Amino acid sequence: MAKENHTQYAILGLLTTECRTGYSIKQMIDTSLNHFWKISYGQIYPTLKLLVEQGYATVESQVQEGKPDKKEYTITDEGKRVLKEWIQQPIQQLPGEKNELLLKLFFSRNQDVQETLDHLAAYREKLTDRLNTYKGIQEMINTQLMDQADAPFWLLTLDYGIRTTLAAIDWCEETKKTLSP
Amino acid sequence: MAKENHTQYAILGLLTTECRTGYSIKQMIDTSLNHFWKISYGQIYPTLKLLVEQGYATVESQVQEGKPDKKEYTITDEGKRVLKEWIQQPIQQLPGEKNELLLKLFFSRNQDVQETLDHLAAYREKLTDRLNTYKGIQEMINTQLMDQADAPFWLLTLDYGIRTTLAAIDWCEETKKTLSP
DNA sequence: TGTCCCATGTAAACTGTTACATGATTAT
DNA sequence: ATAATCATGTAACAGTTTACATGGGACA
Repeated sequence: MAKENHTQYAILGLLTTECRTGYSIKQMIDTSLNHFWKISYGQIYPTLKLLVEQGYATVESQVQEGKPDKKEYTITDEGKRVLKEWIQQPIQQLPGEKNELLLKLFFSRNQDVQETLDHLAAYREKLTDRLNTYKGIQEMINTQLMDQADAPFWLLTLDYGIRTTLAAIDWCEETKKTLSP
Repeated sequence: MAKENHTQYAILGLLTTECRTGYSIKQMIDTSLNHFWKISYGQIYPTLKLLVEQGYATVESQVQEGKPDKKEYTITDEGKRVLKEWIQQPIQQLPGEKNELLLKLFFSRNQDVQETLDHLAAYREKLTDRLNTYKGIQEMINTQLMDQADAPFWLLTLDYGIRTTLAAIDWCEETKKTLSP
């Protein structure tokens, strides 16, 4: 497995949690990993297949009554080894975020101030929504999932999201003041 | 031009600044847009070609003595119109950053605490470097480029970078305390 | 009746990077 | 010498999203 393809490791990592099917992996990504890693079904299913081919996971088909068939994946010892190896690799680079608002703001000389302020207000609102989502997940982990061995680490990644989102909201307010006539 | 392809608009937008060649656009991106938008030559040159084909820019080849030929691009009125139209479009979604550190941290139950702390320290250092770069650019704009009409907006985007980076550095310190034995 | 949840998967399209190719000038 | 800066461009590859295809059960 290529050292650089983090998405494969992300899926392998999720197999160490309680996720065992493509569907539940997707759900976990959409809730808990959403603010720092997104993966679509188009990647998940082929990657699971690949992990099995490489011997990093095994599959078992479960025929369910009244529900569609389910494929349960289990990480192998070899899979655990390569996952750990990858986690230990130093981080190559800081995230290169693509931010549409900043891109537009960069060119906002070509636009009326009011329109820029509108963008800013809408962005602020989205950030607030996101913040509330994070706080909701935080609450949920604290009250329902603290027995999960991974929970403390999940809370740390959430805290990152909360802190940087708060900083972005502050920036929105300051920028509004700066631009207001 | 497709409404969604922001990279094309980024290049079109840069033609409204003093950038007129593929090379100088790349330089601008690597310095001033670096923290929220990255574009490689592999995109820049074909995109410039496309912009001309679509009538959003014009080219003029400049034969330079003692230097390689240069192609100077100029945005057209039609180009200005579509750029403005794009800037006014509401922002669809918040940035979906991919963060390798958070991904690894999420799975760090599978690793010794000391190794996680090492990752954290390295990350903190990278963030500090980035912060210093931002402050350097801020200083440079303030002292040398305040006559540029775009400068106030550039400073706002930089401020975003500085604030969120500071928040991330704070998080590193708090997380270190939390994880330390 | 319709929509959401469960559940899996593929193909085409799109986006973006990397490596390569060329070549002159200027500074160390 | 040799490295850096100026300057343009393409081809192959890698990564990712989107739309499509299928189909049962639960719930309103």
